[in-house]
Amino acid sequence: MPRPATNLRESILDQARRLLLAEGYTRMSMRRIASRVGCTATSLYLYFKNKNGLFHALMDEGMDKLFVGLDHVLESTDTTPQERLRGVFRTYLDFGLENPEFYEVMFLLHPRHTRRYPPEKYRAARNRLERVGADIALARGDDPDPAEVQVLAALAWTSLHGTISLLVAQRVDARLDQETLVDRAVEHAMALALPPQS
Amino acid sequence: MPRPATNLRESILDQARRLLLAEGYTRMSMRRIASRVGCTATSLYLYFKNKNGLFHALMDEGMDKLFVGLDHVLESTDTTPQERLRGVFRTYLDFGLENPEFYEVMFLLHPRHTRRYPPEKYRAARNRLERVGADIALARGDDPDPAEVQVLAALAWTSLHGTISLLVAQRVDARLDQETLVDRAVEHAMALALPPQS
DNA sequence: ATGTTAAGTTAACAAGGTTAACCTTGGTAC
DNA sequence: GTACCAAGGTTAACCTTGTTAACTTAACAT
Repeated sequence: MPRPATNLRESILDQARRLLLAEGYTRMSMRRIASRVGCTATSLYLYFKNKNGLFHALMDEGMDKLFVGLDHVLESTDTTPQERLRGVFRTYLDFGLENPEFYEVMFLLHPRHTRRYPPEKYRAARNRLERVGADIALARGDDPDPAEVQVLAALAWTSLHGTISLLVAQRVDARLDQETLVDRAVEHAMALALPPQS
Repeated sequence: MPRPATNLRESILDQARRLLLAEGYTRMSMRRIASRVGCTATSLYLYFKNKNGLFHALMDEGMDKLFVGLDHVLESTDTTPQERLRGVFRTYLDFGLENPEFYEVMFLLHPRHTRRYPPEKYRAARNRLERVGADIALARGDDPDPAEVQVLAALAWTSLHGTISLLVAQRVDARLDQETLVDRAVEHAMALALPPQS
């Protein structure tokens, strides 16, 4: 039945997102998406270059969602640098834990598995990291050697990323309270923003 | 040509390992392994239950290699807790960075992708983490509340894991010096073993 | 010679991504 | 009103996966 055009693209994205979140990248197959949408697999190729293209569209969504949350904190002016840092750290952790499948494909997967996400999109991420670095420098109050600031921001990131990663991959001892670990991870990252010890 | 039995199992493991390290899990296909070994794909099933079984055999190798390195440091007696901690942290980082594909499948991948690795194997890993916790407690010198020690060890792990993970996934800004980041990651983890501030 | 079994192979299936070729409707030009 | 044409699909097919069932062949024991 040609010519329905009931915004098929959106339906595809909807069902693809559901499958991705529920069952992961490999089980999000073109045929299964199509079946749920109510069309054939080849139709997906009318709207997306291939499975990777479709996936990148979903990744854009995830990035946007994350950035909106981060920017909301970073751009608040009636806050101290410490408050902003704590806020972005927690926002980042929450995003990863609440959208594990998105997080996984955005930051966890080797570029080998899903073809490389356009580097310019990662520039936007790097930009947020620089703003985190700026707040770290503010919080520490010492001279901001740019290279050192970059390292500190990266360290904060690796710390949060590691926490999300191990929790998402279910590698961490189940007896360990997840909330405690998350709280402490924030504090451990915050330690990077402490004024350098005498 | 039946009955060669030239230790086919070892040849399979060799070629599988090469493919895994060079091209990743999905591109390590049964047929490609077989082709390099010089047999048919179905022969692999004589030695391994399926692709996942073959993969788990490789994973055992990786685990052993990592544990040998960690134990070498953990069991040294002529060292301080601080020295041992710094040693295990660096050993762990080096292992991850030198065997990225192994590390990826061992700790990075969601159990969804490769069928679950036997939990008892992870018990061995947890055991090492407990010994790290013990050294952290020693280094801090304060009363060792077991739950707190577990959290501290987990935090150290997440921190190192995050560093490896982002470097392996090539997510970190290329302009940032990798060695510096690794060194600082060790120090950041070591901060967890500092005596609690007054 | 006769089994028996270990160690392979061939052929096939289902599921995956992807492409080429084909319909089928709706609107426009004359 | 008829001819065209392109948007929006579909069908059929190809190739690569993991995996299984059925068959073959070589070596050894009796």
